[in-house]
Amino acid sequence: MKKERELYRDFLKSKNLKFTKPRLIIMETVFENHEHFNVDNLYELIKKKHKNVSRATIYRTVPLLVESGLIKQSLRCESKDIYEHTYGHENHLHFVCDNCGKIIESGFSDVAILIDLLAKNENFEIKEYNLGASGLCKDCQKKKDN
Amino acid sequence: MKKERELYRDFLKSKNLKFTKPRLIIMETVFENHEHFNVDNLYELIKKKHKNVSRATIYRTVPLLVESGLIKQSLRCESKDIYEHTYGHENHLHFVCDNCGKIIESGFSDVAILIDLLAKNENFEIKEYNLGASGLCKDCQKKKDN
DNA sequence: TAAGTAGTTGAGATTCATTCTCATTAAAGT
DNA sequence: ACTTTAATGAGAATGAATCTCAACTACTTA
Ligand SMILES: [Mn+2]
Ligand SMILES: [Mn+2]
Ligand SMILES: [Zn+2]
Ligand SMILES: [Zn+2]
Repeated sequence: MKKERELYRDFLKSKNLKFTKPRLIIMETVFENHEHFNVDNLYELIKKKHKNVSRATIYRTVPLLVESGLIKQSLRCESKDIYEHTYGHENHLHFVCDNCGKIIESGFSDVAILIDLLAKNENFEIKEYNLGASGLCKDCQKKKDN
Repeated sequence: MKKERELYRDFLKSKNLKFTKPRLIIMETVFENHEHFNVDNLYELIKKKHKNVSRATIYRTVPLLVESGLIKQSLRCESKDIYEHTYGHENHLHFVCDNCGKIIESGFSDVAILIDLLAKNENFEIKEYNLGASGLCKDCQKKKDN
């Protein structure tokens, strides 16, 4: 969290943006949490800490965290954008269960190598991977068998 | 288009849904078009043919086309869901340019094999792949170099 | 550390894709 | 044709995300 804070501060400075209290609260809350999250989750987590930040400010700050490279928008569930940490986290892909909504993470393994190759063929410069699949998790497969 | 129509009709029948004129117009328009599309595109294409179908009906019908396996929701651009044909089309992945919005398609190659392996490790049963990356297309890389 | 400057905040209004409601219409079977 | 049941169009409603603006605060400079 120390390092994230430095990066964030430097990022803000480089953009002539101010390191304000709400921005700090949001950033801290984001990194205290270790799950995928959406703006609403974040709002609730902040309230639970008896801090107060408006939804508007969260909506304004999350894109800054994304631009700084600390988090990324990784999924979309129930019509809401879902974010997750990127700083200090390996790339991974998501298996999302259509039935129960569970999100299973799995390492990239060699997938990235292949994708890089395909991208090179198209002269495309990849900034961010977006890999996953939907289907049925282990538990929900059983349920369907009944 | 003949085959799509059969499948669609059978699908509807299997669900005790009616094969109505609006549903036919929508399906035909979807398969006359060969680009990624959203509900608004579709609405305009239908109007251009001097047919008339309400947006509400399009919003109701697109999920039927998805459920029938003829199309899938494959991307989200400018806050809108983007669809594409699946019937008669190979799986492929999308490289989306952050700068100009261009969408480049590329064959799966062996990516699916690797992903299947990862899924098997998690006992996850894949119904649909969702693979891609964002970054800069060839042209936009040049622009940035200036 | 006071004053100046420029970016930031909260509250609520606004936008816009998508979904819903409901009275009317149309498909399919008999 | 008659009956049943689902579908349609129009417009209202929903809800995530964005915007507006007056009040506020972080940083700079003297
Ligand atoms: Mn994740
Ligand atoms: Mn495609
Ligand atoms: Zn599940
Ligand atoms: Zn481009």
